[in-house]
Amino acid sequence: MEQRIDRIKNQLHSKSYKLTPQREATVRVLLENEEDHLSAEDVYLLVKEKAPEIGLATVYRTLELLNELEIVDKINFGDGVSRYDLRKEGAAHFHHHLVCIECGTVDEIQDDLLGEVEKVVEKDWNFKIKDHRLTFHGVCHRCQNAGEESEAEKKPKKRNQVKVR
Amino acid sequence: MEQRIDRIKNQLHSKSYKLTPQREATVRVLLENEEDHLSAEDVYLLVKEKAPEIGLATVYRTLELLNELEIVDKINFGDGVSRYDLRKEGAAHFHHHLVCIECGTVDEIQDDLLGEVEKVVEKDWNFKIKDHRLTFHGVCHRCQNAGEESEAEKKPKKRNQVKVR
DNA sequence: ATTAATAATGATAATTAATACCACTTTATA
DNA sequence: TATAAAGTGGTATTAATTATCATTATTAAT
Ligand SMILES: [Zn+2]
Ligand SMILES: [Zn+2]
Ligand SMILES: [Zn+2]
Ligand SMILES: [Zn+2]
Repeated sequence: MEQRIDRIKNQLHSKSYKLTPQREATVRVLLENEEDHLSAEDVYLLVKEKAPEIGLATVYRTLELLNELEIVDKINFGDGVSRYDLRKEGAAHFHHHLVCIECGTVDEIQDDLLGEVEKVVEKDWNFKIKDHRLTFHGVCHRCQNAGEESEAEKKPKKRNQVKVR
Repeated sequence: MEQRIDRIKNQLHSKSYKLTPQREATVRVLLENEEDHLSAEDVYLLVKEKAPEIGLATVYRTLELLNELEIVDKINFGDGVSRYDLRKEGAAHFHHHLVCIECGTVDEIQDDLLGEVEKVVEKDWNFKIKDHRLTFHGVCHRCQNAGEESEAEKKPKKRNQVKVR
């Protein structure tokens, strides 16, 4: 945690930005809720618990800054608000999302599923890919198993529960 | 065009909705701009040219209705507005998008690039996929070739220019 | 055909996420 | 210290979307 903050501080410094107390508090909230997909408002409320004097505008500015520095990714799941997702350190690509249309849960897929697809896009469309967004909407394993809790083989191989809102 | 409208009319009727003049005018605008990615405001302005009495609320309601009936897909490219994309008739999946970070153009990929990926997601994550969104952000073929217009091999195999905004 | 119930519309108010603005404070530089 | 630059907080503003409501059009019943 502290090392992670130090590295983020260095990333800011390398671009001549400072890790002010407000920015550090915001980063800490993001780190402490790494599995979530928080809106700016969500972040604001959480940061206020520790740094009550912080302003909403500062939170927006900080999130925008972290996005520019590629420390967070901004993503929109179609519910009208932008959400901020800490980019995993060392991840070569932005992870993917599974949004459950029944319970609203968002699970993450860290695996690189798009390697082959990206080759095709770069070659056939002559498009130089810088980033991507891949989201599946459907029914999560929990909602499929509503009622029949047992059956071990229906459990997913990997999971990582996350809530939208 | 007329046949397409008839089929949409039938889709509405099958769910007990009527194809009112306002709804028809809205659908016509979508059909006439099938390659574009119009916002509700964009649609409103275009519909007004033919049906000046239409209200913005009606356009929003119609787009929402068409979305429910899966005649249009709502998509957000991260610029703060929802855009409405006519679903291609007979298409098994929602098409994909290439958003150019230099010129803002949005190209479409109609090919099914996610067949294998979806198999993996359904199996390994036990997630029942109903829909997907795949968008690549990067530099389009036009912006890459800025200056060196010739070189035929740099042209993409398929293209389908579309403008955001 | 007349009437009653229902559906749809248009104008506008309300909501809400995000940004703009500006006076004030903190930090860096000369 | 003086001066400039960067950052902040409160609030006003913007802009997309939704809610409200009186009016109009359509359908069903009598
Ligand atoms: Zn995520
Ligand atoms: Zn679920
Ligand atoms: Zn499209
Ligand atoms: Zn371009």
